[in-house]
Amino acid sequence: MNKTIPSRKKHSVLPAPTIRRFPLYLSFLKSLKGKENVYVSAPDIAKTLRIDSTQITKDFSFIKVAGKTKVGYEINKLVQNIEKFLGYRDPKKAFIIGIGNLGTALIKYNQFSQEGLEIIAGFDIDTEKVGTRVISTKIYHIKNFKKRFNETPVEIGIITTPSEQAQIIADTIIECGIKAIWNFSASPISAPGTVIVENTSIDSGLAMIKWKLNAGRPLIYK
Amino acid sequence: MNKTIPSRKKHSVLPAPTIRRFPLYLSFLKSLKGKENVYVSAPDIAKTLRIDSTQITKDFSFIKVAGKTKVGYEINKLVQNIEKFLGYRDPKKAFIIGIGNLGTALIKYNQFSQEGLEIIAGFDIDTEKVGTRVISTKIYHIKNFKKRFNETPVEIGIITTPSEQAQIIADTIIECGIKAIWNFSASPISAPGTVIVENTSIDSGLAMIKWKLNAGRPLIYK
DNA sequence: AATCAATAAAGAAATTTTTCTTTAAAAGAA
DNA sequence: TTCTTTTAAAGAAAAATTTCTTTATTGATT
Ligand SMILES: NC(=O)c1ccc[n+]([C@@H]2O[C@H](COP(=O)([O-])OP(=O)(O)OC[C@H]3O[C@@H](n4cnc5c(N)ncnc54)[C@H](O)[C@@H]3O)[C@@H](O)[C@H]2O)c1
Ligand SMILES: NC(=O)c1ccc[n+]([C@@H]2O[C@H](COP(=O)([O-])OP(=O)(O)OC[C@H]3O[C@@H](n4cnc5c(N)ncnc54)[C@H](O)[C@@H]3O)[C@@H](O)[C@H]2O)c1
Repeated sequence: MNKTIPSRKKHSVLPAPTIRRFPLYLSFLKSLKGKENVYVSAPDIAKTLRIDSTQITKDFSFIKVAGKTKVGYEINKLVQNIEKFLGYRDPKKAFIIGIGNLGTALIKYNQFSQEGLEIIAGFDIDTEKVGTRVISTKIYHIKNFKKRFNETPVEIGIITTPSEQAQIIADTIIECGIKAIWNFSASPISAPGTVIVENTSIDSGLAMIKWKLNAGRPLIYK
Repeated sequence: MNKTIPSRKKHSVLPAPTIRRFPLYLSFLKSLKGKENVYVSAPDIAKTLRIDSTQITKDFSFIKVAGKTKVGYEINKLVQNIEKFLGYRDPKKAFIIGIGNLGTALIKYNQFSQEGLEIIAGFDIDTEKVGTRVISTKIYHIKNFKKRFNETPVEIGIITTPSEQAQIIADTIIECGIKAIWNFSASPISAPGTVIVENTSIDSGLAMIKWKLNAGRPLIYK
């Protein structure tokens, strides 16, 4: 007896895959700008994006945008709703730690500001980098993270240090009170349940490609 | 009548999420190097990676590596097997198109060579970039792609151009005979079923973080 | 006006993936 | 030795996600 109650706390009503698809829809919808069409149908989107059309209508239904039978969805309204959902007009501030190849690329990526992400400072351990700027973003020494954080609290910490440092950095910034961590290192980091963690593993993408390339010619293990 | 046969062609015996987890395991296992332990148990890995331990044993069973009851898995053997599975000793050549912020970062990423990916040339439309090198990688004009490809065929094409160009580039390199496309642009690209496509959407990661940050305070749509 | 065709929407079914449960093995302790 | 505990492994169950099916609406066509 004392069986656990079968229904557990759902993290959300929205499937995570749905959330991850929204930026893709948005990108496609924006590519339709300039075209004369006012409406776009789910089957049309499905064709280019290679996503099942009923999946698309389902995803759209989550953000309460209704389509018109025989016509489709109003492009502008769809764009507006998705942007609203993704919080494009609700900017979040971020610090980025590790100003190497990837860190620099992320700071320079000019799309983030339109997506509601503001990288307001960078941190590194390399004294050659400390004091410089990437575009307009100042780079500070990692030892000054806490001080800077207290002066200007941010919600998101982006980690682009080598994998070996990622967990230590994470622990440090969690202690400072960061709310969310976007980790690009190959090592997934662990954090208390109260901290939001998103691991973006580029290497996982490579693993997938290489596996597909070799599929049909299975490797033998011994 | 004439109902479709219920069982459809399975793409593989390995779940895609499993494949994507292997690089994470590998990263964790390598962080154990230098430690005196020879074995590591699934519950131990589970603790740091926050992945269910039975999931881990299942994933490992796919690559035919057996653990020892009460002891765990031999770290070295595990590393070897995963690397073998991921084809680290089976390098694939790649061209990268779009030598901007991200393209440059990818070329400079020194881990890829150890993971069995060789980016042997870059392509751009910007004449300022054509003729330069990123580290030792030569940058050619995109119009010379076919020529270069015929001279030195590669299996993978990495797309890091702006989203608007991604599909056109994809069409071009597919026509040349590329086998797999790794697309980093925000627009998922479509390709014939014979071409392997992996869309790595960094923006999807941001969408997830921002949504989680706002969860509990649901946005109202009107 | 009647019919046809395309589509959204809702729900059912199938599939995939994760989590839970049970079993057995084996190391270490008593 | 015997008992306890930890763990892998296999299978069952549950949960999540995708795909299929049906229905109804509506614009276009005859
Ligand atoms: N560059 C890529 O394309 C790419 C691809 C896949 C994964 N990654 C991952 O992204 C991360 C960064 O890769 P990269 O190529 O930009 O590496 P990089 O070596 O170019 O940059 C790492 C930066 O972190 C800094 N750093 C090191 N320790 C630090 C610390 N304790 N505090 C603050 N800063 C510190 C270094 O000084 C350096 O500037 C790595 O974990 C890598 O695995 C990168
Ligand atoms: N930089 C990032 O951190 C980041 C983050 C998320 C997504 N992305 C995506 O990655 C892609 C690249 O981003 P970026 O910041 O490196 O952009 P970027 O503007 O720095 O680089 C794009 C490069 O592509 C080249 N290019 C344009 N059209 C071309 C064509 N037809 N043929 C060949 N080359 C062409 C440009 O000359 C430029 O060098 C974009 O699609 C972007 O959405 C980048």
